[in-house]
Amino acid sequence: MAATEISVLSEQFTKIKELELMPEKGLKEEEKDGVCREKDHRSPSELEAERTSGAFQDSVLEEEVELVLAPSEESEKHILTLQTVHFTSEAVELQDMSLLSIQQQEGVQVVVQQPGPGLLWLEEGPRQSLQQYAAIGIQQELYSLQEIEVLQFHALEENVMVASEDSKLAVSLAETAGLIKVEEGQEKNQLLAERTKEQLFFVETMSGDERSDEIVLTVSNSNVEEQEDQPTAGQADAEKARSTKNQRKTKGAKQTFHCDVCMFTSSRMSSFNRHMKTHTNEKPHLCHLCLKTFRTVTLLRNHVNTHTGTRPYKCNDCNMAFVTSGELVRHTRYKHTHEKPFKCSMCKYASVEASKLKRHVRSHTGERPFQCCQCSYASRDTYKLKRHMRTHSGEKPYECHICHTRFTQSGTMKIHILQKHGENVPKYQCPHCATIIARKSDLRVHMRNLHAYSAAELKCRYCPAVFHERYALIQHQKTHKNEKRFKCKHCSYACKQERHMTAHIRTHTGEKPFTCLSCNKCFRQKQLLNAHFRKYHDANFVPTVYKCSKCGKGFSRWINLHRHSEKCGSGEAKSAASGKGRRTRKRKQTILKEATKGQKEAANGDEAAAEEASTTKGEQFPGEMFPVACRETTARVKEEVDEGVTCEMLLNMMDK
DNA sequence: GACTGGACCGCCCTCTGCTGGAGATGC
DNA sequence: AGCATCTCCAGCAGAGGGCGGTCCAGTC
Repeated sequence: MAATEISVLSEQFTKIKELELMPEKGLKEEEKDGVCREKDHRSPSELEAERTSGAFQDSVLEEEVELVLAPSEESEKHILTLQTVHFTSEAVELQDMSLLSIQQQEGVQVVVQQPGPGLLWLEEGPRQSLQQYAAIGIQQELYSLQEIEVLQFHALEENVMVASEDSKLAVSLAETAGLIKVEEGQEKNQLLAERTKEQLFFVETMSGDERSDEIVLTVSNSNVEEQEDQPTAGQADAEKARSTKNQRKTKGAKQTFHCDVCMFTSSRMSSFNRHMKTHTNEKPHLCHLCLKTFRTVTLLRNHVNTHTGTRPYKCNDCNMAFVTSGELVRHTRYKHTHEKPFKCSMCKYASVEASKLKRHVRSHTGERPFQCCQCSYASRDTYKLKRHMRTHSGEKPYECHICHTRFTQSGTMKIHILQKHGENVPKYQCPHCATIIARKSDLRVHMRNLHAYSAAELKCRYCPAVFHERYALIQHQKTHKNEKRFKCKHCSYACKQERHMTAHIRTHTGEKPFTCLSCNKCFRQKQLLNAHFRKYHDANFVPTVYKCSKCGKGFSRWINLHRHSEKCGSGEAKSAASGKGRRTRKRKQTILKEATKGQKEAANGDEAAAEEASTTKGEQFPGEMFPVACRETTARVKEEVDEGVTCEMLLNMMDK
């Protein structure tokens, strides 16, 4: 019989990387020792991406592997057909499973390194009994059943001498209830294979009906506490593994040692024995500084070096030094050679470390394995979950050393210090306008709000112009700001507001739509009617009187008192006129507006309105109380106001 | 047994970008 | 005065780089 040479499952990236560099090897290796092998030579990143993107899943689900075994010594022909079937995720929690292998111990050895057409090993072993085993060792990383959910295959043999009489192998990993079910018509029909701690499954073949061509594989749990014929995990497994039963000699001269706990094999006894120690808890080497124990002296020495700060591996290109050579190699790749062996098959990303590629691939697949226990958030790596948890705890570990404001993230604090306490604070100038914004992200918002193309037409409020950019619309509308858009058809009067024009038109039409209900007197504007009503018909109305401190004369309006005081020499209201206080200014503005309003009416020829307006605040003043100079001033005021001159400016004019 | 290097997990950091509240400003 | 809009700002998440440390298998 051919020598056993089963690919070790754990040699993942190393081997695959080599293959990746040698694509010419092809998928199908030449048969060795009478064994036909097919390997998938895709790189790990390709495998990862393919499985997670669904393409791999498709291939798994659609393809049926049919392998024709190379003739053995007896020139027998074996055909194995693999089929895949969906497992419901709740049925079998196999999210972490990545590597599937089946080892049928007695009859045919099958190692499926990946559920697909490319990775199948068949190997004939010594026939011992009808009871046959297959083990499905499922390891992490390559086979996420969260998405793929594969597991059914039928192994068909034709004329398999070693496996019994012309039998067919059928392995059915049924999807129901998280169990893997044996095919019908068997003496035993075990429902086993729940997920184990080691994620290891045994598939036990049972002899089928003698008349049947099928040999049925029962998949059972490797959690041997549930298996009478299997020792418990850990120490017991190791003891079993050490048994000579596991150190079988194949037909060739070469001896291969198989671990029954995992898929490890080695041609060297020393390696095998060392490996078996990994299945025990034996850690005889104690660190006297922290009492931590290690399996080997090398591990202990590296650990002690972390205590002592001893870093024997120094970088030739910089002054960094490391405890282990592996760290130095990684550092060199990161900092100096920039070699990135782990390439994403879905984008241009490449990384120095496999774990980084694995993390990156999640950004394609959307996988979020780290679930927050307090909300629905789930992250793609542990750090983000940890950072997220601060939103629940309220923790703010970062403090500004200047103002002691605390922040949840260091980056936020950094921006804060830069913007609040920095000297040469960077600003971001909008490329489309003069706006300068403190933060780049806010500039982006600005661009989006003001400069983004709008498919819908943005219409000007004042004219028919339309725009597709908000900023252009705003700029355009500003051109209308001081525009006297409303022009009188009967005279040269123009104004900015429609309501002003409406009132003005009445000076031409003579219309007076506001009638006093008490005396039937009519007015062109509502406010004139209101003033009239207050003055003549409201008993509670108390007019404000501005009295001259020198002569005692009263005025209904401050502005009139002001003018009077200039003649009288009392200086009344002068201080107020020149006052800078906010309330004083506001009062002056109010008064001035009233005066302006009344004088506007006068300028428009409405003497009645002017009279009303001029007397709203106090005792009645005859029209002649407005001196010519004042009339001229008010006429000028009217024009100035329409021209946008501020009340402050008008007050200054009045003061002069 | 020692050395070596790959694999893996974990931690921390930076950069980036989006979001929504607050206050300022304009209409 | 009220509303709409804009900028400032902190909060928060996505993505990725780099290193510390441990474990393990191949090799000498």
